[in-house]
Amino acid sequence: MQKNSLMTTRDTIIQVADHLIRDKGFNAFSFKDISIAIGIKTASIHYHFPTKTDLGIATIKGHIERLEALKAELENKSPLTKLEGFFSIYSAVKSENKVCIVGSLATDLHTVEEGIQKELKVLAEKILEWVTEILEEGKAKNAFAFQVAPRTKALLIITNMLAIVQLSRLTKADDFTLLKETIIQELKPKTE
Amino acid sequence: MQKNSLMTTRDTIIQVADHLIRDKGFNAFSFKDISIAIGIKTASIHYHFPTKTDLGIATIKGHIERLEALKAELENKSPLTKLEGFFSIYSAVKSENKVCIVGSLATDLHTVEEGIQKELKVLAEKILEWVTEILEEGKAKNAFAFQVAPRTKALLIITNMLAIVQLSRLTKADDFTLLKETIIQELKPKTE
DNA sequence: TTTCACCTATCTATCAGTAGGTAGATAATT
DNA sequence: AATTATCTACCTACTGATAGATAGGTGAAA
Repeated sequence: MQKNSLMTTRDTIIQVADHLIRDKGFNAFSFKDISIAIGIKTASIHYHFPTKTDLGIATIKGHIERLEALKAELENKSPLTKLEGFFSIYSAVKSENKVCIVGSLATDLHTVEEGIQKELKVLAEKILEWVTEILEEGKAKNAFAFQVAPRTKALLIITNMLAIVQLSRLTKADDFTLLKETIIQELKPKTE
Repeated sequence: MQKNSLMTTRDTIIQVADHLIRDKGFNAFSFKDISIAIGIKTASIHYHFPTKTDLGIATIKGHIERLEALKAELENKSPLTKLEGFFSIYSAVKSENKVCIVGSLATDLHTVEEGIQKELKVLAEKILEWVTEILEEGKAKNAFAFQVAPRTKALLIITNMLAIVQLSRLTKADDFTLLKETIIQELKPKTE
């Protein structure tokens, strides 16, 4: 997590904020933390983002953009590859022992301003829509088998991912991989 | 959430702290919030709990005690009743639009002192053990049917509950009930 | 007479945010 | 081409609010 010379200061601030939010939570990080991490004064951060809320919104928008990019990149791949692509987001999160931004900000929801709440709801909805689509396609193509509605199955899988990155901070880090593989295994159609 | 005249001040402080942690997160609540809620000065809270960490630990211990009490109360009941008892914890959480204390503190984990981290790990482990036991018993008695290891299935169910109280703050509040009922339905043995 | 459960008053640290200044790059005007 | 004006991306210095925590005092109960 270092400032790439090709990145603008603005993007570097967002990147550092993102890591801090997912490591410690929105209320536990300060402009000072970012200031130290990238070597500019806290007042200069306000030049790029007038308020902490503005920075929070920009951070979530960054996640939405990356999600859309990943979705587009996997558009012509198989449902399984798409699902594995979705899981790879959480694998990256877990490898840093951080948590998902949706989970982090959902617990802080009642302490942040409306702009952040609204943007977070957009992100959550997009994740849910995408996973639902993947499952629908997978079922239609007999790549996946499950009994409940695709949106319900998507909620089950997303909640598994969202919470295991949190819970495995307390139990065992390996539990993340265990769940990820179990979910994929259970989705496979039984060949009997 | 009012001070019951039968409760000690100490217990009232813990109760208010618990609600604040699960509503806003550990770093977003202050002694001032408790002070206002129960009508004593912030300095007086320090009489009962020298530090915020002490209060956090006591709050988690309260959850452990209530978990043990619930477990004991349901000891002779059916596996399904036990599982429904476990789910009732999250139903209560969701009815207040709050989140599970484990999820709340897991996201804040890297900002709290070791004492809180340790106590939280104890709570998480006890939850996991209990749900694993319920599932094992349910499988042995043919009340539940599932393919994976009981501990793995417990992780799947706990993560569903832990995250749906967070995620349904962003999607639909009804999604909580949807998942709860789906999980119970899927556990029932197929009678074909 | 000691303990309990509070109080007032205060401390230091940190927070997000603001005012106003500046060096250097870029654009506009002469 | 030379000069002038404006913009960008920072800076120093500061504010008011709030945080957790501490010292020392008080009245009532044991």
